[in-house]
Amino acid sequence: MKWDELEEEPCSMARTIGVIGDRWTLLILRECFLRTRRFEGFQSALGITRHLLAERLKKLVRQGVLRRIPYQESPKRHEYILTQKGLDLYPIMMALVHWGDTHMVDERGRPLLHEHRKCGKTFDPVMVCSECGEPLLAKEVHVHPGPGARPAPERVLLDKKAKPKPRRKAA
Amino acid sequence: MKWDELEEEPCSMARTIGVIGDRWTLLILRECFLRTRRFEGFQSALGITRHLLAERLKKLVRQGVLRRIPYQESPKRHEYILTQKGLDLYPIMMALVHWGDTHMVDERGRPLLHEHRKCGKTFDPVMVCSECGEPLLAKEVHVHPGPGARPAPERVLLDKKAKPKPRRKAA
DNA sequence: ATTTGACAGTTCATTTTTAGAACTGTAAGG
DNA sequence: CCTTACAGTTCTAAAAATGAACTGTCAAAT
Repeated sequence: MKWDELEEEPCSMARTIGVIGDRWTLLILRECFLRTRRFEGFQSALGITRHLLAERLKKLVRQGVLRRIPYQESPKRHEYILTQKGLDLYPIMMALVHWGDTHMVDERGRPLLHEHRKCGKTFDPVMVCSECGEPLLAKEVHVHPGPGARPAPERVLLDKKAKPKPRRKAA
Repeated sequence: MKWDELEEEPCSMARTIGVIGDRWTLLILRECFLRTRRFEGFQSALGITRHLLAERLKKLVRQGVLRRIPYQESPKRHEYILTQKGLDLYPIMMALVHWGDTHMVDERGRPLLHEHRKCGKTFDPVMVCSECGEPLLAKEVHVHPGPGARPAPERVLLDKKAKPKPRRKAA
């Protein structure tokens, strides 16, 4: 499967993965949320090759996750700023951090703590139901096809079963 | 940067990305949450090459995200089941789906709807503060170093600024 | 007036990953 | 026996990432 096919899939998760589902893109986005805005900033913070960085930034701009805004004329220079679409990735970032905090820390403890300005406390992010406010558990959620589903409802991604797929040589 | 270096970073997000931060791993995990358990199931659902599938499953087992459990003797066959560590990835999955639902749907609407068994309603996942229950906004969260931080607190990942890094040839 | 350095990329050769397809092996079913 | 299901492994070709150097504009320092 190629990257762009992913974005065509009738599955919101596959489409999201098509946009941000690779390690460098995710790390670049982390930097964005840590207020990095410029090419050199990303490069030195991450150690990513400039080649890839340029490519990933271009893609994020194309996807509307970042906006490229001039911050000086001559030589023309730009900053990369999160759009609303980009800011909306925040729950994903927090979910990633929280899983790492829970399952990937060493004896020293968490590398970062998060403080919620509203209540002033160090917190963990919790995923709740928009309707009843209860924390979400996988077991308590049922999935069913929505208006954008494809005909066969049980298969949301590629259905390679449709292919003849001879598994031993026919000769 | 190599994959395994990522897991050593003093950053929970980097460590998480080291485990699940590639497109196929994420899609495999989606299948797990959709109750796929067997090699052929993953392969035909995703169209992933068997080679990569085998490798990714092995890695997920090694990381403790999946458990490989025999479901028949002779020939010995195994299923891949989410561990608690794996189940804890659920908020990440939901966050990915929700972003796609918000920003990547076409005119037809969402491919899937989620129903919360507890309240019986179709819902969206919302990230809230564990302390006050308010929805989290990036602007309202402040980050500061925790016990597992490295000396220089403002740089959480690789600090390539330390290198001499001559940018034009010295000759 | 020339050199140096910051910044934001681009180019290119090498290495690593991934894709695609076929092959192995066990066992059941017709 | 022959075919099929299942769970991999092996191999080659194609695609992507790495590493390092190169381009170009301009400001400040020498």
